[in-house]
Amino acid sequence: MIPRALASASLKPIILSILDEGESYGYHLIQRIYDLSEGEMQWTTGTLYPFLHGLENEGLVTSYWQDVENAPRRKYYRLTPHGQASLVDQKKQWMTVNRILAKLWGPTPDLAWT
Amino acid sequence: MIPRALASASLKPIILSILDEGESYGYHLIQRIYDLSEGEMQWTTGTLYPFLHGLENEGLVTSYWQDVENAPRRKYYRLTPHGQASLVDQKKQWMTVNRILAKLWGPTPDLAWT
DNA sequence: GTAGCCTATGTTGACTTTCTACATAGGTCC
DNA sequence: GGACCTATGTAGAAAGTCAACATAGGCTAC
Repeated sequence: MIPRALASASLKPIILSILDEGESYGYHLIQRIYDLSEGEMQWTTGTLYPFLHGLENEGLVTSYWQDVENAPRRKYYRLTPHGQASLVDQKKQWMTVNRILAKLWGPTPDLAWT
Repeated sequence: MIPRALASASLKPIILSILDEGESYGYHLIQRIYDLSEGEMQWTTGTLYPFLHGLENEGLVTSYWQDVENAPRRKYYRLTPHGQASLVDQKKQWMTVNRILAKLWGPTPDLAWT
């Protein structure tokens, strides 16, 4: 299991990246992250829902309620332009840290991601 | 500047990696991290010293006081075998998260670091 | 028809972590 | 003596995280 601090640090870029692929909702995001990480990262609703509210307050995402047949309604989130700009920042910051670790752990891998 | 959560997540692997190269002390670690990150990561004594005490309590490092000529004495830290094992774990965890991000940000860079 | 489970969103209260500010102390430069 | 660098440390406030609880619709098995 990924330790808390590392999971927390990657939560924002992961969520913004998933939403960059298309809108999604909280419960689905929890499963998607679990699947992406092959079970190594497991968020609970008590952490994820307040976090999504935070992203909305920051203006990085917007939300709307969607009724679904034969299931409880969902609150869908989508990226705002501000959120897309933030995602670009997140990637840069992540690469900066990878460069630092590469200096310590060399040989330097290709971290271009461009 | 690297955001708090990301800096926090990378602090443990960075410190363990620096100590793996040879023993060091708190004040020096702060400068070393500042230099490695080219000013993007800036820790204060109020955060780093308690963190080092935590590493010591976890048994990942040991410390000893060293008198220095014409300067205040230093508390040197060195990795324990437990700390070296933890560093290996840290690397694995970091690569796991990089793999997750690579899935979202592809094309996949070479993250072998072996 | 009810018990158990899955989907779906949300809050609360306890706990842990982090940061700003402060405190101490030796040394050098001018 | 004043300013600044080296060096370690703590206290109190602020922020983040998590387990547990709450609500609610739907399905399956008995």
